[in-house]
Amino acid sequence: MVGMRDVAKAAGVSLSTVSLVVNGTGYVSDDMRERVESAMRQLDYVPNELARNFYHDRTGLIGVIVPTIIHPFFSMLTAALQHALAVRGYRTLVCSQADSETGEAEYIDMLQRHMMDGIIMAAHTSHAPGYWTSIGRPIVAFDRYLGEGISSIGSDHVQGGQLIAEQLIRTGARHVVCVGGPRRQFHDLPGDSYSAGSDSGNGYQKASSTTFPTIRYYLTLEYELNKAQIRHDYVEVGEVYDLQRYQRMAHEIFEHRGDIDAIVGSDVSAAYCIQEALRLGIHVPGQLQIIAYDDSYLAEAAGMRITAIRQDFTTLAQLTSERIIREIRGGDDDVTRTAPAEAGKEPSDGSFGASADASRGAAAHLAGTRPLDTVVPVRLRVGETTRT
Amino acid sequence: MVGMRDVAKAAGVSLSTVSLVVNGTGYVSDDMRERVESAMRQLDYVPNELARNFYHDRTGLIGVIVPTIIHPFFSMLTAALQHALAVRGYRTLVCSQADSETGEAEYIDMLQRHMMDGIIMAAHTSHAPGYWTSIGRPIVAFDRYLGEGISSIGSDHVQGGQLIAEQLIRTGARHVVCVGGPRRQFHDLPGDSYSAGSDSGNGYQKASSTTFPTIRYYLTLEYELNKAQIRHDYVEVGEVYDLQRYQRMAHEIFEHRGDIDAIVGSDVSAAYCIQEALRLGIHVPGQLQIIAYDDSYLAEAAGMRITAIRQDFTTLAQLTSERIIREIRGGDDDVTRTAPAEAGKEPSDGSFGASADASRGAAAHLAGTRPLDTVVPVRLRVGETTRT
DNA sequence: CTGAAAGCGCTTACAG
DNA sequence: CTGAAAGCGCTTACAG
Repeated sequence: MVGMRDVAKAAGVSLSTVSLVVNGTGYVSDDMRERVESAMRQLDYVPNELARNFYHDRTGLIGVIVPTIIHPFFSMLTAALQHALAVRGYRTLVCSQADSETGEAEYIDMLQRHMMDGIIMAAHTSHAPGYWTSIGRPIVAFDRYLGEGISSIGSDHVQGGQLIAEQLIRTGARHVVCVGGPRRQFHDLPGDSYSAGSDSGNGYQKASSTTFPTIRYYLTLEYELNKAQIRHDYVEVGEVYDLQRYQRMAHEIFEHRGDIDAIVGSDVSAAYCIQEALRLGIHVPGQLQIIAYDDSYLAEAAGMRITAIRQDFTTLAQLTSERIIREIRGGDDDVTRTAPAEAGKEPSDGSFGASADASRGAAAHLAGTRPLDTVVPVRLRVGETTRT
Repeated sequence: MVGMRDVAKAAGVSLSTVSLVVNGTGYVSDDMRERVESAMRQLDYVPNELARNFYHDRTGLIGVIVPTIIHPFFSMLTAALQHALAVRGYRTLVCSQADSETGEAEYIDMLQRHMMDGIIMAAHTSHAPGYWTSIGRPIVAFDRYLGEGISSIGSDHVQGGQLIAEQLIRTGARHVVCVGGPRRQFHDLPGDSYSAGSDSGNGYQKASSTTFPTIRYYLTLEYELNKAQIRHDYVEVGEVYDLQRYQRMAHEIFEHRGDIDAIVGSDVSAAYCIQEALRLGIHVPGQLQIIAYDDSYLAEAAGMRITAIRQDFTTLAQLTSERIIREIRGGDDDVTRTAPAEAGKEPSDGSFGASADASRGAAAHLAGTRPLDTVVPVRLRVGETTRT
């Protein structure tokens, strides 16, 4: 391998001169530069980034932890993040939870070992918030709460819930099924406790604090449906890894709940529900409306173009990238981190492209759920699966 | 940052002893080990992988170049590769062509600069094969031919074409439309020329050699359909980046070719065609059969469960990973590379899970197309979009 | 503006 | 079995 030393020798200059030329830092006389450059060309010299990174104690790598890259929501998120990070000079390491035996711990370990500069955490975690806070290296949470001092960014789920509720109420829905993750995921984790909330009135124990902000969309939707006296059920599907379970879920919904006239769920759920409805000859949207929550490309490619809450991947990725890079640049201390929000009190700062989530957060039905630091507006994209 | 030096000092031993303990290499007395380990614990020492990698001149990173990670085929491929690489101790760098201004050159540059140990190339390239051969660092081609000395792995497209042909012929198809990439992509690139092939008999200029082995599936399918005297057309869609174009394509197919009774294309194409057929009230599979080529999860989640050629992602990823790692371990010279296949002559070696692609390659309709070094069998998974 | 020297944190022959 | 020393390829104060 040809190194700087060889170039220096060939050009008859010192190591530092070569370095200056390569990096374009400081002044080098044209003559010197010319000599060095021609030597580089002659020797086919390529700087070894590994050495440079070693010196600077950086890798230029940011890990993105997702449950699995196969799920369309996460594949779009990862793509958007990858793009936003690339624009800012960082490369993306795919960290699929499905491929780590020890769960996210493995990736945190890599972070500690300086195999990457920071981590964007977009997967579910079984660790208590205290764990994340104690890591002391750059971490940003995507759409979840990871503990004090760790920034969190995501869509405005309260707005999402409201948009869906409006659509359903306006079109006269009578019995809505919400499909989502295990409800208990939304709840308290050990080591994280704030003032306890009361019963949600739906038979679900509402947690005092949650690591999973998505719950705010269900809670909002349910709150609005209750107000409008529209019946609603919640159906759990398993983890996102197992796409086949969605299919079974769709089958069971129609088997056991013949009288429903609206389904709300992730775009994967929605796609399978459409397939099943078509199979059963149920008319969509005449007899049944379907609304997808994520709006990945799957919402477009399913049996019909699905009406969907469009999460703004571009903005989300942009804000998340900027945030993690700020943490990396800022060093390891908490200087750049957002001040931890106090329990029950909504932070009034964290608002980039922030919508009114924060102000609305005070509503009673959201009591005890934790708003994200930074929240990005969503919008309803109308497809073929809802009535006007 | 606490380093080995600190640990050594705290434990009252030398640097090398600490290194031995950390790496578990060589003999260290229990007493010493104990002292070092307790010091490590006390100081919360975490080895700096960056330094270690620097010394060993490796990154542990393998770049996977795909057009875009959003396309279900590539998201499944990437996930499978990521898994297979992780199992073997390597991490995956997403290299999305869509996010590189300079195309793959940017990633090759990173490879040269030792920012990754190797590259798996699964995207289309505009470079002549000579370019790839000259790079002199570990590269493996997925489903394309990149020039002499560069291993290529992919599915057995000849078998794929035959399976589809059999299905269509058996069920009495009369007019088949194949949807695929720009046909001219399949053809010769500058700097790569072998004995010229003749006209395919379909009005398409058949190239003497191709960088895009997928053509073998179209050629085989068309050959078989010709033999059975079944009419067939080829419809081009644009690049895979633009998923919206698939929708337009589907629309146009039905608009202009009312009498078709079978469509063959990637699962994205197939999904959109189903959507359009449902919209138009065309009965699938009664009036129209649809067969997808990739069989990503989209084939399951589309309007109907699509009959599809299942590419064996697990095996493909396994073989590709093993191959690239072998190149990396073997060093930079050609020792570990497969011998370049001579023009017109089929290699008889490269067969891991290889099917009969190679032997079939001699068939006249494939003349001039280039078989992959290693080929993995496919199978037809029957869904709801074909007749029995 | 250019060069000699020290150092990034670790590993590895090489003496003891 | 343990320690002192050199070195991986580059960068960066620091003298000239």
